[in-house]
Amino acid sequence: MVTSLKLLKPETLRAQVENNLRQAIVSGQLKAGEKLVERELCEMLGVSRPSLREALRTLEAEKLIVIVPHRGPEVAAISLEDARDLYALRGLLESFAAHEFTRLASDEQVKSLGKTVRRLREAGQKNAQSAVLEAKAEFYRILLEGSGNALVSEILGGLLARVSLLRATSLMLPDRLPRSLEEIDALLTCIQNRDAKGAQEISHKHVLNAERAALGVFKLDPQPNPTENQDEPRLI
Amino acid sequence: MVTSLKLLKPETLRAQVENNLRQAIVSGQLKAGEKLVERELCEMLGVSRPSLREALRTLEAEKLIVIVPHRGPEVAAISLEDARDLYALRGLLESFAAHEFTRLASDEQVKSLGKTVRRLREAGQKNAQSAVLEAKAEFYRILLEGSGNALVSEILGGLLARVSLLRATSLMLPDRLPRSLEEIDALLTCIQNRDAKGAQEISHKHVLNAERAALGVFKLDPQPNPTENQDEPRLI
DNA sequence: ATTGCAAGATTGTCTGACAATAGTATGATG
DNA sequence: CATCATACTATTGTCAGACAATCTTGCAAT
Repeated sequence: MVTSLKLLKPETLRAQVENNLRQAIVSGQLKAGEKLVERELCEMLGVSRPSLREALRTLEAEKLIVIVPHRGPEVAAISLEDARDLYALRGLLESFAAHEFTRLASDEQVKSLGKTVRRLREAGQKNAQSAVLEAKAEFYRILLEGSGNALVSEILGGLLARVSLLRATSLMLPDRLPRSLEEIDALLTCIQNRDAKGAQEISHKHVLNAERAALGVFKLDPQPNPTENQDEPRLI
Repeated sequence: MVTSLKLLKPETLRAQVENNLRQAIVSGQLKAGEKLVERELCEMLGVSRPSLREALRTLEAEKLIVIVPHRGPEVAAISLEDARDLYALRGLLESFAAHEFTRLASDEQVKSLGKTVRRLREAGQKNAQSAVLEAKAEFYRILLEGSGNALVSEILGGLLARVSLLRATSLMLPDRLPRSLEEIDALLTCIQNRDAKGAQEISHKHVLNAERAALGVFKLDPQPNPTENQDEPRLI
């Protein structure tokens, strides 16, 4: 039996570090705001400082971490304004992608999307968290792939990674899941009918609803907002 | 006379390298497709390899350079599809920014924009290349600042940097400049009338026209496209 | 002309070191 | 006791040098 991981993934070491850290961040293993110390990370990952630092620079450019000179890196935290901007842009791009997918995707791709939606629905009804996330990732993969604009995929992918930073403050989908599934169903119907405008609209609304659900948590959250002074009493 | 560059910009050394290279790329000093050799860059910039490599990783993440493992970095080149994707996204974002600016900008910001447009027009009539570029940069700065979405600014800024990679193949604006100025004038009028929808539309058309002007050059360009085999005769 | 191989060049990575800066603890003072 | 200044420590920023892995190139042989 030939099972050589290295041969299957001839990635450079630095890239592996990058992927490990990115995964750790978007999965919430490294929490937003957490301080990262180079030497600790080196030990954990078993690499030298130069390799680690290169990986950190990449993640910094992706806005997943913030590096303040002479103070070191920490996992990026998202302020309320950031989150609003993020969802506004996501709504714009995601609805564009939906529009273009409806217009351009092959029948096979549409069918494939339908299959994934079914999987998503089943996982949702069973409340299988990880299965839901997996299916949702697949859903996006197909949608973006079929939208015919690699650049939008790239940017939107980065945005979704950043959105996952919010999960640190909001566990998301408590009871929003059923409604989310309904919306995705409606979106799929539009796509199958090749109604691009409709798909765009639904997709946009979908993001707006997700935003409301995610940003609701902010009001209860004692996270200090540096740009807003704390003079006024909080509404807790 | 006190002229200490270092004190005025207490940037970290790596950041300076980053800025230098970025500037060299977007200004066309380093041409698209050009191969970059680490040791040469180190000598030119007077820094060590680790610092340089960190800077390169950042630029790679910004898609201004491409680094193939074991083959080294080179200035990114833009394919026809890339350019189309780029302009599609730029149209989407720029028109969004125009819409939001019209909706949200203060009267002062609108006035400031008007002043910059006037400067732009004068520079254009005198055919003062660098003055045009400068005024255009200022125009975008004001527009993005006033659109109230820092994230869109960030992304669109990155896109504009990438668009400048096209100037390697197209010198842009030979006779397009007058029409471009007309469009910007029309945009300004919409903004002053607080007609958000109109501003969005004009802005979108503006980008589409810019795309046509820029992509026209592609058809004459003998740049080989790796993803498209060259079997079929070219339309020269 | 094509293939195969060897030499050279370049990148990927590590180690170790040192200066500069930020954070922290200590002590002095009112 | 609280506050401020100082010294110390930890961490980052940067460098030099080294070596293995890999790519490219030129040459030789078929």
